[in-house]
Amino acid sequence: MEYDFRKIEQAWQNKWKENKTYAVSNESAKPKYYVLDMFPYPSGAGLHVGHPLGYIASDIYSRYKRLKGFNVLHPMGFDSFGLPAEQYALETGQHPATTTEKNIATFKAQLDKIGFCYDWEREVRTSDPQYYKWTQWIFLQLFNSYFCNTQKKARPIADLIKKYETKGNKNFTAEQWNAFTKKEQEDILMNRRLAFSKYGEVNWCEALGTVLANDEVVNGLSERGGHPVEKKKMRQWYLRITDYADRLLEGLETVDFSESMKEMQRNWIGKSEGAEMEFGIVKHHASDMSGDSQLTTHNSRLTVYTTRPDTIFGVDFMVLAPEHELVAQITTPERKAAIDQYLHYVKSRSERERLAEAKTITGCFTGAYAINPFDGREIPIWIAEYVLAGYGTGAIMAVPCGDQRDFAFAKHFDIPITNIIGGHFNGEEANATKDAVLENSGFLNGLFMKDAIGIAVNKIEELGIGKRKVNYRMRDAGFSRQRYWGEPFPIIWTDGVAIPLDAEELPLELPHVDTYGPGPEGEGPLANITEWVNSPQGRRETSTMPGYAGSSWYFLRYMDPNNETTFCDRKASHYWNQVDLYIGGTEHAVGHLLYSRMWTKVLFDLGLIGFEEPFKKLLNQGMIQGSSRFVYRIAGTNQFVSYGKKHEYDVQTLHVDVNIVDGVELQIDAFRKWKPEFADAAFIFEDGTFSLACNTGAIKDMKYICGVETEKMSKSKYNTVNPDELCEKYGADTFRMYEMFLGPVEASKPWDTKGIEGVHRFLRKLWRLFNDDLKGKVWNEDKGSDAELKVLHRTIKKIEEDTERFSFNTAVSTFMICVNELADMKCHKKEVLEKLLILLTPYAPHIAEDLWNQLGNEGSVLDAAFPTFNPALLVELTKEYPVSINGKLRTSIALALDLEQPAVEQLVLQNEIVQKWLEGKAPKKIIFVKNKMINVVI
RNA sequence: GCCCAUGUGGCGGAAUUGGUAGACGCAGCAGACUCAAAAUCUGCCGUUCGCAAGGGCGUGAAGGUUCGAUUCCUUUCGUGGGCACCA
Repeated sequence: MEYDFRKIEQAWQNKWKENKTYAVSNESAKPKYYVLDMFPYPSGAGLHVGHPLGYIASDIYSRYKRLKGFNVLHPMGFDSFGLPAEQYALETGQHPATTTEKNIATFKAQLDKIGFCYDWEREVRTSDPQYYKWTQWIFLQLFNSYFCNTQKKARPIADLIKKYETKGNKNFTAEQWNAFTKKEQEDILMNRRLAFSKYGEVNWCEALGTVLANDEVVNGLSERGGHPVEKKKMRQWYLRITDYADRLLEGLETVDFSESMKEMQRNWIGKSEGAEMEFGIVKHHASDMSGDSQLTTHNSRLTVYTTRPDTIFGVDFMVLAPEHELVAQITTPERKAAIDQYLHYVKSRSERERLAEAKTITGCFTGAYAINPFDGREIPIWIAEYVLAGYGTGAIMAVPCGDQRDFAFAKHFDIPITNIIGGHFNGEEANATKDAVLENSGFLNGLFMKDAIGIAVNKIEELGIGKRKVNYRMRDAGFSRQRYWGEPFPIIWTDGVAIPLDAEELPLELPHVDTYGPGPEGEGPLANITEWVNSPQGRRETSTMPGYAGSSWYFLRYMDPNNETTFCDRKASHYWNQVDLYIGGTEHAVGHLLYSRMWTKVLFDLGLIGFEEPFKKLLNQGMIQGSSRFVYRIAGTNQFVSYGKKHEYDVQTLHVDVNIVDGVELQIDAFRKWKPEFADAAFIFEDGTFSLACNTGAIKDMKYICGVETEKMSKSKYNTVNPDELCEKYGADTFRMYEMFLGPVEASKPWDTKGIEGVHRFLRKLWRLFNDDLKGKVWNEDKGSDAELKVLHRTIKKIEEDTERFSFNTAVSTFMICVNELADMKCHKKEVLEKLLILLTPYAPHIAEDLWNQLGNEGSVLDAAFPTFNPALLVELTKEYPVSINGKLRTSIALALDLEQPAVEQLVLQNEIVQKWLEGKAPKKIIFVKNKMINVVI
């Protein structure tokens, strides 16, 4: 009986479905374990071999945990709202719901072929009204909450209203509040809501007709499509994620994410601690006769933000952002023309140019001076575009000896530089050290900069000219998209006030539209449907929520997917709790992961769930790149020259389908069939021989070698490999194990189908331990020998360790070694093989189930218990040998003889170098280790 | 520029805590079986000296710590990723 993987896999996949083998219950006495994949966006292109990498890893781990006695939740769903479906609708007129439905069906069929253990009963789709009903509901929770700065948590906005009604706040009394109009009250509340609306500068992309989030903009271009992006003022919804900045940072300490992932999030949040301080401003007016200048003190004060208040005596100039409100007030008449010219120049420059020419130094002196409060020095105030209006106070104090940008600016405009760090400053470049001893620094002289920071801030606070201040780089998250295919906002605008829908009115379903094109004045397509927009209560919000809305909480819905009365029953979320293992790519490091962490914290604050970090452990799978193949066509001909000979000709390099290349050797016939234009292609082979167009035979020994390059996997580069085809050709089990065998899950690597044969051979070899191709069944019920049990238990130990540490590639190797050894020993014993099958189940579930049943077992191997490793079988003996050391007799040497490596023995010694064994067996080499351990080679 | 990874045969990679470097697989070479092919099996497979036994050198490079370093430290180079006027 041969290994007929097609039959086996089909049969078992059907059986799993019929028996609901993977159904998961919320009621179980077992401990729980929650394994989650980042759910996919169901694109029209289907899966390529890169997608399943993480899914296979999570599937292996889920099955492993189930064998280990856990009740495992391992669901799958679809992030089905999003731009591509809408772009496609725009082009073809097909409703996104239709194409999405179709794409999901394709994805599910592809996923099922690989044999994943998903409980499809728990599937979620973000575009399903029964799902987005709760996305809208959570949005309303955000809308109806504020961040309490004393308790550092979200609270119902009703609490805040009550406080205003009874106590007022620092800006108004309770009486004043109660006298405000509804609109005035709502405007004040809007400033506190966690989901709020305001006019803001947004990233407007003309080409896409929509607003993009910061992380969707790369270098001034849209991430998708690479269209130019500009600033535009619009009423937008935002999430007040900045209020959670500190807790998002603190939470990172409690989760098991990779260091680089945490670093990326910290970087994005960009917390910096420093001080805000005020400076007085003076203007000099050229006087008419004496030539002396006349001094005017200005009323306004200049507030700057700095992280280095210790460098206050090194401030040689101030820089305001060109947009800074003080610019107009402080500019002297003499400088007005120059400043206006500079402002005009800045305005003419797009975001892109500013970023592209970041190194170019520009700026303009305002004519005004700030006064250093400690030594009374007059400090010229400049404006320059390198200072950003949106960060800190939009104004900085420049310390050229300590900051490279300030240094470059000072050099460029010939501003004299004060050195406050003595020998640490070489006059050639700035030195941002904190270790220098301060000089020329008044009351800070002689102090280490590190110590001076605190002392300076204290002094500043004492004098009432500034205070400690923490700044964040992160901005509140834009939450509106001028798009159709997203969740509609459950909001109606009445007299400029946003009125939320009642929970009973949810879901607010997406209405049908005739066109997916943008609405008037930058609004989304929904604005075109007047009958929908104009409800009796007022005008509906026409923008929709961004892609990350639905994905910010989907892990909760899996726990209780069909609940119609709440987003997730408290009992279910209490049972399943945090996601124990979350697997996905690094591309969501700052977007999805930050948003879902925030939502979780809000839901926790409001008492709706019992934990505030969604993901306990995050495992980042690497990207699988494509390995492209190239052929070289001699320009103007239909002749192709092999890689080694291409330099002798003038050639065009063409991508060739990687699937018709064996390693690097082109399959000539397949190539001729690939595209009609190549049907009569002629070849010059690697050895220089030549093949005529018509000659397809007799080229056995002549090889056409292709060029190779690693690129992103994409259809247009003909380097995609379809998992369906591999499953068809080698089987899902081979495919799964090969993907794992390729290397560590976390590593990015190019796909290469070549090695898959090796894994396939291994599974066939395994099969032959049970069945002979001719004789049929060969397994027997004999007792396993010591040697065989030793092989088995070494494998148990290794597989358990490898799986626990997600080292799936070495686990596959372990299986290969085990099967090779058992085959060498001609071991066909049920006692040994049965255990091996249990170990193998997570990796190759189909063949394991089949052989398990062949051994006479009923039901699924998943319900078997993971075998226990018996250490006694590995360590054969522990004895004490007397040993002669430097001629003297020593005893008490414990010898742990590990039969895995009979040539090597590890010893634990008490003293110096061992020379000889007393019992005549002289070791070849003895390596002594500090009173501890040595290696002995016999 | 800053931050984080990472560098091992022809290739993917292993070496888990500082202890036989190159497991396992691919490719390659030689052989067995076969009329032949496929399948399967056996041996070789970092480099160098040697008939061999055996030795020298080898984990990007240079130093250091250690009895011992792919592993730890310093410097440096290459590759990949993230951030990029954030004061």
